[in-house]
Amino acid sequence: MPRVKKRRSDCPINFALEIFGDKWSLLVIRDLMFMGKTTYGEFLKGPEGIATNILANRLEKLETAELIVKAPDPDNGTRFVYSLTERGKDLIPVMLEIVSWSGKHDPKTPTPKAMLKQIATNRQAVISEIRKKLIST
Amino acid sequence: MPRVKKRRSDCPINFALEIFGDKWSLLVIRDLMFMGKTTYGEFLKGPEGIATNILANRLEKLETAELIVKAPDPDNGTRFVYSLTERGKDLIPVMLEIVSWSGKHDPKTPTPKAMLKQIATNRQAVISEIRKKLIST
DNA sequence: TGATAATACTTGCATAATGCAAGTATTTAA
DNA sequence: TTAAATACTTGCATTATGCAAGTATTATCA
Repeated sequence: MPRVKKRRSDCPINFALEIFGDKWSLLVIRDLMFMGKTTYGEFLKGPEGIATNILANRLEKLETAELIVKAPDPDNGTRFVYSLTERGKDLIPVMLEIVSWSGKHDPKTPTPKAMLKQIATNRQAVISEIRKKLIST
Repeated sequence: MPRVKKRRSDCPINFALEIFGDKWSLLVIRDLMFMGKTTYGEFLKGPEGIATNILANRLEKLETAELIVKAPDPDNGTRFVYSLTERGKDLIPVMLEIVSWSGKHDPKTPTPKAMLKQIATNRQAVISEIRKKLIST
């Protein structure tokens, strides 16, 4: 029996969708990328209220896709620390474009105008800045 | 009874996910944006094989979100023509970043290296070019 | 050393989303 | 007036998601 699901197509949009094309995966990426969250418990506390089984499932899928890695927390044996891989960090531009789009089209966006302007006019600097802040893995 | 689903949060990533955070919506956007497709039948023929009910549902959702508009085909009374709104076209940068990411991380990507380089080094020109080719709505 | 807490899950079951095959509605063309 | 073209809708099976409760492992504290 084939243990890996056959991909629907080789289209690059589809490739991405098969990895993070759902309502939750990018929220975990967001928490790692922008919110400084690194643990299961922290992801769980997010405002969207992800269910525990869904979170566990997404963490596993994202790890399988090598967007994140899991490691024991050296300071706390009951805990694991998740972090973005290089592949995961390479999603920074995608995430920023989404933030820009929502910033433009959601009247209730909490993103400050100044930040949106920064992203628009200083893309590379913003990307580098975010990358720099992420611990290396 | 509330007829609109309450949003999970005001986070810009979440805002976007609630609109196109599924396995199909961005494929319809892709078809409109890059493939020159405009009709139900054309979307249906895509390599991923979307089901007819799912396609109908997504077209409706995307129209409700004002990413696309539906209009009768002036040349063929049995047909409707879908097109991207300005809001939909504003997803070009998001889509291009996804194409770039997949181009870098999918060994089987069909995107030519030259195109990936164009997107990376000539972003604005590529975006303008794609926008120009899309019929106005 | 044994009990409690902290953390990260897993499980069972209900509801919702998706997938598949077939059917319907409207307009056009013969 | 029938048939074709196009865009759906419907019914039902399968899969994904949501919710509440339970388990497993390590740490802490009496």
